[in-house]
Amino acid sequence: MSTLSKDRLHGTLDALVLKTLSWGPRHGYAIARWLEEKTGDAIQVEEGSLYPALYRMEKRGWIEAAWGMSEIGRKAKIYRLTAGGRKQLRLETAEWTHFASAVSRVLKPEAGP
Amino acid sequence: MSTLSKDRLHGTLDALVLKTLSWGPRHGYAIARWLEEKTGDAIQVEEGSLYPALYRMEKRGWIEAAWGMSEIGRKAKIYRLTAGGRKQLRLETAEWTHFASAVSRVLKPEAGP
DNA sequence: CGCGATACATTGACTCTCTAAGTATTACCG
DNA sequence: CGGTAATACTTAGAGAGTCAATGTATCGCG
Repeated sequence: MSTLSKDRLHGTLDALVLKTLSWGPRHGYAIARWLEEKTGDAIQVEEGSLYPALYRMEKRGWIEAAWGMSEIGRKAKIYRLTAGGRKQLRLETAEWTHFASAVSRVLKPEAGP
Repeated sequence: MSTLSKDRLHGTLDALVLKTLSWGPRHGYAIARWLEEKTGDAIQVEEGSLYPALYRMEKRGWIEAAWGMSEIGRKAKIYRLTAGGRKQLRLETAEWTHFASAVSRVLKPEAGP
């Protein structure tokens, strides 16, 4: 109920996850931790966003899952990038860059009308 | 029904509109045109997103509206930024910058794990 | 040993903002 | 005239987040 400006992840999470997986397979929990650590919590990944995101990306064929073990020996679902996922990552990265630079251009302090 | 290139505006539109209005009052239609022109269509503002956005920002006190005339003499609803809107703009700009730089850091080509 | 904490996954209810697409009005132009 | 552009509004709908609860398994500790 507080529209805290949090929805920022919208439309970006997929690319972030794909990129994380591009360094090698990982389980969901680890993906979230890695993103948070890597960005000093600038990006917070709720589990309620992450897991649904993983499902839909799996359904779209961008990633594949298999049960396995986490580093510390617990049951975990390990995801890895597919070729399609790699392609999607390139696409979304390009789109993000394009879009973000447009937004920055508009928002930057000077930028007369 | 189609993962077209995207919901990317999500969570960003408000800041873009506020910034546009920071150059002086404008009517909705003009805000949309200006953003599109300024960004070479990298940012496309659907009217179905824009007008609701204007309403909610007015309700939140970030902008104020008054009926007036467009430059070419047509009836138009002219919006202008309030003090609260200016503050919100600063806030959202800061948040965007912070978030965008985190995303870029993750997405950039090298960026080892 | 028993229990709380941590790692990990799943799910549901809810909300918000966006897209798509259609309607309405008025002015100008050929 | 009639069409097109400028301007505003609306509704229907989906997608993707958030929050928060739930379920296990394992581990470490008092």
